[in-house]
Amino acid sequence: MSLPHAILTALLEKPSSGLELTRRFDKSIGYFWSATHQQIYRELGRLEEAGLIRALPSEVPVRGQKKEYEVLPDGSAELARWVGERQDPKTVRDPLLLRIRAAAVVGPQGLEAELRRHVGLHRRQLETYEAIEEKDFPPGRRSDEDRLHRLVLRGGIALETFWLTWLEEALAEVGEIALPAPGAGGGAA
Amino acid sequence: MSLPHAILTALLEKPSSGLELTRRFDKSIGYFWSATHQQIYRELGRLEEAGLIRALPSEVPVRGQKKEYEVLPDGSAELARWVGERQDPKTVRDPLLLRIRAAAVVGPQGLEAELRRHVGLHRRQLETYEAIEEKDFPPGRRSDEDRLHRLVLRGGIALETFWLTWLEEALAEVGEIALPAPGAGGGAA
DNA sequence: GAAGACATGTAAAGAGTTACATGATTAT
DNA sequence: ATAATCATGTAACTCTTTACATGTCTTC
Repeated sequence: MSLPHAILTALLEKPSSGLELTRRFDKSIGYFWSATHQQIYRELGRLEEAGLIRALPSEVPVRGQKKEYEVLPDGSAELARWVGERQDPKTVRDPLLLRIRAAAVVGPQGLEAELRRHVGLHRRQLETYEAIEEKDFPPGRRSDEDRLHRLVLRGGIALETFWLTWLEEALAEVGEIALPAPGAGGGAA
Repeated sequence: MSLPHAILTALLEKPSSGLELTRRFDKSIGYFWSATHQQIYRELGRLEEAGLIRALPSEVPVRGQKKEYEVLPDGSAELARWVGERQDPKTVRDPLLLRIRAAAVVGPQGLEAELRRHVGLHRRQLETYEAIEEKDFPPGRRSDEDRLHRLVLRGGIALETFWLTWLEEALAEVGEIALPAPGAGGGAA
């Protein structure tokens, strides 16, 4: 139940139309909560229905016409409530870790290349984050808002760093397993 | 599309009934791919339908009777294919990071307590992993299978460590923000 | 006026969660 | 025999993903 709150946050930061939100979810907000335009439009409808946001009146609200939304007081209140809500971390579901475990029973064919590919992806993401940190958060006095935004970004940086470190270890292990004489290290198939 | 492969892996490690699988998904396998018994039973049905697994004949297969499954050659082949498949990491969706961002616009009320609670949860999980590492992977020669299992476990350990480190940083930031004179540091509501 | 970009949607299928239903076995 | 537990399953709902549909605006 986080998508509505992601949208409320984005709209409080800046009132936007559905497509503008979609674009923002492709960057900053999307770095820790991704969403497609279909999800966003549906959720905007629900939030409006629930009285948490409203469409700015001005334009004629017909299909194909831009429709901007802003957050109503009830929306802010709901978001504030949610910030302090008790909510356990999601159970882990990581396909890559699962694939390692699968490789332990059917052999690691193809796994090494895939690990290397992931290294590249995480490296690129880390570079993106680091560029943002340098650009948006130069050293010096920071507002509370800046500090929290930076905190989130540093979470992303630490997460990517974790992956890169672990992937290096994984490549070392898988590399050694792939080495032994052909026919010895293979799987059950 | 990882649940079927998680089940294939578990069944290759040891043929099991639905409930036995459920129990195993509550521990080892569940540490990186969780699933409920409803998901498992549904998926067992699909996998059997697809000819990737089969129920061991012996028992009468009526409701309330234990039914054990084993993996067929097609199932092993599918799993081996999947191990090397090209598959991008899932886009990040983390409610806690999102809540920090929300706190930047509506204020951090209640957030500090929630962060502390998460510290406790991650600390406990880390202890669980470390106990497993000590018990199942003592120093010394290890089989390929053991090495891969340990690699997965070390991923879990590093992930929990990341969270604990980041949460500490987060508590420091949120603590400093909560300090200023009442009425000054609050949100928009 | 045709093409391409902008903007908002609908439909359907896959995946996960929560609540409930039912039969079999075991212990008291 | 009754209750508790084991074991398998159904149903309904929510969230996410993918593909498609439709209308408007701008530009050449």
